[in-house]
Parts: sequence; structure tokens; C-alpha cells
Amino acid sequence: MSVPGATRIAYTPERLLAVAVEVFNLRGYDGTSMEDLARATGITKSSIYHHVRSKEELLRLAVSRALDRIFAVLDQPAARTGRAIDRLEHVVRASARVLVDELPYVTLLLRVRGNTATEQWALERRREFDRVVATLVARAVADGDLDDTVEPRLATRLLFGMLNSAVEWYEPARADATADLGAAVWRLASAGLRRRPAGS
Amino acid sequence: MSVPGATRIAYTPERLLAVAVEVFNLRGYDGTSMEDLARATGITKSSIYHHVRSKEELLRLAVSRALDRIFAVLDQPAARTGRAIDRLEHVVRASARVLVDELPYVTLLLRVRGNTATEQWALERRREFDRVVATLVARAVADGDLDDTVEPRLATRLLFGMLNSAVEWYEPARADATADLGAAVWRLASAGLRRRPAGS
DNA sequence: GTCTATATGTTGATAGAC
DNA sequence: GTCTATCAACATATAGAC
Repeated sequence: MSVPGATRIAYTPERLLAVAVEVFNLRGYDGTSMEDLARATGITKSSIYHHVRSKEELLRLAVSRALDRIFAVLDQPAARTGRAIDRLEHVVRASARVLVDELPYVTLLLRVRGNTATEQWALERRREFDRVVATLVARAVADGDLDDTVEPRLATRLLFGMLNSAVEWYEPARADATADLGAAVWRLASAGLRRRPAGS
Repeated sequence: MSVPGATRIAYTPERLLAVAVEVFNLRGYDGTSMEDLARATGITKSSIYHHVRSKEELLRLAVSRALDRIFAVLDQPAARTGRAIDRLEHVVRASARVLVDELPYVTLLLRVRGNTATEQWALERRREFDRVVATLVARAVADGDLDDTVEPRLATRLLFGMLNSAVEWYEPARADATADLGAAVWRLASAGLRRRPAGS
């Protein structure tokens, strides 16, 4: 049923992945059937299997892309040198950029439950990331730059819980106050919301 | 295959629900089959259908329980009278208590995607809750008690994103620093993590 | 690279005996 | 209240023509 004059989309694994991830995020990975993907792409189930081995491969491609981008943050110079508090700020802001730039992929990653081998691997890598950040928070506390009344591990989880929650509500279309997500998160996490009478 | 001497668990809808919610949270609602529930309960699929009409009914029972507890927070006197900032603090702390006390049910509620009519109803009620809280935040800003540099709606989302993230990591077994989740969340959200040289 | 047709297992749910 | 047996629909995935 090709339309004359309208060029048929040539599916690459990359483009197929983009469509699949959208549907996964809408319906959930388990709630999405290959038939759903067929409808969304405009080709049949069989044609999809020409590009990928399995439904799980699509998941693996998606979460590994998200993980690559997120771990790249930890390799940036600003995350590896300087005062712990400044490195932490950089990790938060750069992670926020990754979240926004790769929103569908990061969203899928953050919703992984652990049903398949792929999902368990993704969960393990996420824990690895959390451990690195928790170490950074602990160091900032030791440096006297962060309050020591909130336990480092708890602080880390609240900090990234706040940031990661953005996958549930961030709308890239709107160029509103949420434009710089990282700035907002860092401001709230470091200074808090409460207005102070005088001084900073 | 009943064991003599070991009293067979008498299943009530309530007890069945508790088991089902555990499995739903482990595998995801869509990733859980009635056969999975049969294994977890120790009775057959057919027996489960003696207690509930459908798999979706289990979901509905679970999320409505969570929603009831959460909306009850807004009806408490401390959430309805006094300064907006104090009402907000109470809503955060009371919501944290609900999250902890009803952890499996709240967890399931927060993971709903919208595939079924039940799920869409749950999402709509969650948005309703968010709107009430956002109004409270806006009022606290107007009162001059909250900083006006972070937009109220964004602040609300970050605040509850932080709190709700607890369903991903909170462990009731451990009576550690996370014992009072609400206190930790409120402290971080209001005062921030950064250590200040002098004064409060 | 896409299609039709199909294999093979699993799904949510029901019928009816005990 | 639980069971065995079964259903129709749908799942992932494959075979092979064009």
C-alpha cells in the first residue's frame, strides 16, 4: 500500500528503535506487542524481525544507548577534577542535559524492572552509577561543603530521585521555566526552596 | 496437596490482594500473569477467579486503596488551615508516612502507565492531587515564605518527584537514617543540602 | 526489505466436578 | 473454596515468496 509520490520511509535499526522506544514508553515494554510496533512503524511484524532479532534486542539497544550517555558524564574532566561539591554540581547538570537530550531512552532505562537478562544488566549498571555519585556526595560532606545532617546515601537518592522524576513530566516542546532542568534541580538541592530573610 | 498440621491459608480478597501487589511490583503489572499469581499464592488460577473477577480488579483495588490514603492527607485539619508553608510541610510529611505505611500499594500506583481504564482513572486522580499541592506551593510563594525564583509547578514536581522516588529504594526493614523520610525530604526541599557558614 | 502464512507457546478467563 | 480441563485470543518468532 505504498503511496506514489510519498517516499516510503527506509527503516534503519536506528529509526526503528526510535519508534519502538516511543511505544515502549507509552504502553510499557511488557504492555507493547510486536503487533503494536508494526502498527506504529507502518510495516509488518515480520519486517521488523528483518531489522532486529527480537523485541528484547530493541530494549537492549535503547537502554545501552541511555547508559552510554549517562556514564559518559562521569568521564568528563569537570566530573573528575576539582572540589567534590563542584564535581557533583557538574554531574547533576550534565545528567540533566542527558536526560533532556535523550529523554525517551533515559525514560525507558529508568522504568526497567528486571524481568529479563537485559533488564537486570541495566539495573546493575544504574546501581554502579549511583555508587559513584554517592561517593562524591560523601566526599563533599567530608570537605565540609555539604550538610552532614542528611546521610550521603539518602541525599544522593533524593537528589537523583528529584532529577529522574523529570522523565514523568518534562515536556521538551515547552520552552518554559523548565528549560534548564539541571539548574532548577541543583538550586533546589543545594539551597532549598525556603526564602531566607537576608543574605544569600 | 494440603499439609496436615500446617493450617492452610484462608484466602480473603484482602490477603490475595497483598500477594498480588507484591508480584505486580516485582514483575510489573503487564509482566505478571495469572499463573505467576497462582504460584505466589499457592492456589490455582481458577481459585483466584473465585475471589476476584479479573486481573484488572486486583489493580483497581490496589490503586484505589493507595489513592484513598493519599487523598485523606488533604482532608486532615493541618492540611486545611494555617499558613500555606505549614500546610505544605504537613502534606509532605503525611504523604511520606502514607508512602511508607502503604509502600506496596503506593509503589504500584506510581508505576501506572495508562493502558487500561483503571490506570487512566488512577492517573487522573494523581493529577488532581498534584494540582492541589501546586496551588499550595503557589500560595506559599505569594506569602513570601518560598523563593519565587523557582516556578511553583516545577517546584511541586521536583518536591514530590523526590519524595515519590522513595518507592524505588526505601527499605522498611532497615531502621536507619531514612526512618523519617518526610523529615529528610522536607529538610532538603526547604533548606537545601549546602552547608552555610553561619546562622541557620 | 517487505509481504502472507503459519508454527508454537502463553494469555486471561470459564465450565463444571468435588 | 479449590481443583482439572479447556477455550479463544494473542504472544513472539520463523519460513519462504516476491
